[in-house]
Order: sequence, then structure tokens, then C-alpha cells
Amino acid sequence: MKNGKLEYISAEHDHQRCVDEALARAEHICVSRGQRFTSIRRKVLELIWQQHKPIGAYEVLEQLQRQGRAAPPTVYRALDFLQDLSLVHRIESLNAFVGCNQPHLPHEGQFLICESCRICAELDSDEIHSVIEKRAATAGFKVTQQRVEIMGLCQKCNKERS
Amino acid sequence: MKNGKLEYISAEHDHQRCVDEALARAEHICVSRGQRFTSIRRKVLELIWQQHKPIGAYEVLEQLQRQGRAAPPTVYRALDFLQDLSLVHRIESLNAFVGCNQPHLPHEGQFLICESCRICAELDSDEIHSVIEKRAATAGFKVTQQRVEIMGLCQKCNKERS
DNA sequence: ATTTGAAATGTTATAATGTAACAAAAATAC
DNA sequence: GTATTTTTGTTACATTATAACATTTCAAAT
Repeated sequence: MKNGKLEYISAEHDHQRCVDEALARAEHICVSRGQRFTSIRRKVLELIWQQHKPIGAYEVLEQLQRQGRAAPPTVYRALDFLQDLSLVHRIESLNAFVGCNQPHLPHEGQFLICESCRICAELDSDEIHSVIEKRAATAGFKVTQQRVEIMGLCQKCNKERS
Repeated sequence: MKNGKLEYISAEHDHQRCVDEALARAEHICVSRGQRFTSIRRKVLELIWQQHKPIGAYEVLEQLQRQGRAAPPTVYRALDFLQDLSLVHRIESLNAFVGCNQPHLPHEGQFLICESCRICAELDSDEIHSVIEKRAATAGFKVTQQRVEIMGLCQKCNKERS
């Protein structure tokens, strides 16, 4: 996404591979930090990655329940764990969760959210980050976290409407 | 807030006057748009303005109930109305609402939220706005709304900690 | 291999936030 | 003054999230 293209919208995007890679990266990150990538955590992350769209906690729960019992705390705990490692992000304006492309990098949450198809792309723009930081500093404010949620139409949906 | 100072934190801030002015501006805006500034809407807006901190819908409800019956839809309807006119904004990461300083201007939501004292200041930085717009355009994304929520420490709380 | 302590998960109940649907009342238009 | 629209009341419920405590699983140390 550094190049500003939402490449996983395109037809040639191999999504199964995309998910598998995300899971592999996640496992690596967990291990390297001495955390356990348990089957529940893996399953929840996999469900979240199955689309590039934010998914609600109770939607994850429903999917989990198709293969056995599960209750809300199970899902929320997994989500909390995954968020702590930046493997998923919460989209505040949607009460929903989305997989993170670059969990290895320290980064803020910057999201493009399509109001039509709901696809959600994560940005990681240093320029946005630093302008916000600078403006906050002008107000004497010490930033610990930035959340940028940008609603609108993705390129594909925008074309279809015109 | 254009000057980047959070002046209403200071001791000389006359908050009653601040609230009164906000209500007067709100009334004017409603009238000028052919909308009714009913007593419920006024009361809800007043409650929200009583602090420069985001307040939850159910907290507003509690206050309302001190002077008669009220149920959640009453509050949410008033909040929806006030949001439509940009008289209040919803802070997504807090599930809470805050009064808007400059409802007359077209603007995006940009907020500085102090994690310590919870005070919330609205920015309206063209620079932040345009950088986000530009970055989104690079991804072929057509922006309809930006939400920027910046967590951290306000000047006052930051000083107190050091 | 067994014990043991910590981490993770199960389970039940409930809290917190938000909305649907329809009835009644109030304001405005005719 | 009646009709129409807008606002509010009221009840019930949907959605999102967490508290509290029991049980299980895992891994480290013996």
C-alpha cells in the first residue's frame, strides 16, 4: 500500500495466498514476541482476513460457532490479543475489525473505507502522520495515538457510478 | 481554535458565557435552515456543552431524567438532529458526543482528546485536511468524510506529569 | 514423567450503546 | 379550524462489549 494502489481489489489478487501469508507473518510475530498463536487466535485472524472488509465481532462469533461452541468473550479476547500485536485494527466508526498488512512496522491507524463496497485499505503515510503531529504540537498537545478514518468511494466503486 | 490554543482550559474562561453563546449560535443556525430548535434539542445541546469533554448518550439521558421522564430514543433523536447540523460531533473512539465550536463552517472532524483529563478540542486544519485528501486521491479514492481522532495529553496534563 | 504455576479458554450473566415500530401530541400549512 | 407534517412518548428489542469465576491447557522446573 505504500505505492497508493489498492492492488488487492484487482482480479489477479490471489486471496488464499494473501490470507496464508498474513497468517504466517502473524505466527512469526507471535513467536518472536514469546506469545502463543493458539488455534482460536489463528482462526479469528483467518476469519478477519477472509475479506478485505472490516468484520464485526459478532460476525466472527457466528463463524466460529459453525465449528463448535463459542461465546463473546472468546472472540473479544482473541481480538484484544490481535490488536495488541497490531495484527488487526479496530475501525471505530464501524465497530468492526480489519487485518493489518504491515504489523511489523510501528504505525498509526489510517484507513480508507469505501461506503459502497465496504472494502478497507490501510494507509501508512508519514506525511499524514507528521502533519497531524505538527498541528497537535502547535496546540501544546502530546500525541500518543492517531486514528484517521477516511470514508468515501474506492476507485472501483467510483468508476462504476460515473 | 484556529490559533492552536486551547483557551478554554485557562482559568479566565467564562464557561457560562461560552455555553450561552453556543446555544445562541445554534438557535440562529436552526432558524436560518428552517429547523426547529425545540426545548429538548436545546437542553441536550446545553448538557453537551456543559463541559468541553465528550459525554455519552446515556449520561445525557440521566441528566434529562432529573427533570422528567425520558427514554433513549429521545436523546438519540436530538443527537442525530444536532449532528446533522454539525452542532455536535460524535467521537467514535469514545462513543461520546462533543459540542462543535464552528458549526457555521464546512469542516471535517479533527479532535485532540486528552487521555488524562478527557478534554476534547476540535481542530479545523486545512493542512491536515488537504494532506489526507491528497493521499487518498493517490489511491484513487474519493473522500466524502474524514475523521481524525488524536489521543494524547493536553498541554496542562502534560505539564503536570513532568 | 510429574508437579506446579501461569496463561488461555469456557461459561453465565449482565452492562453499555443504539434502534425499530407505532402511538400520541404539537406545530405548521392549508 | 381541519389536515398534514414534524416531533416526541413509549415499549420493546437489537447490537456491542465486559465482569466474574470455573476449568482446561500449556510449559517450565523438578
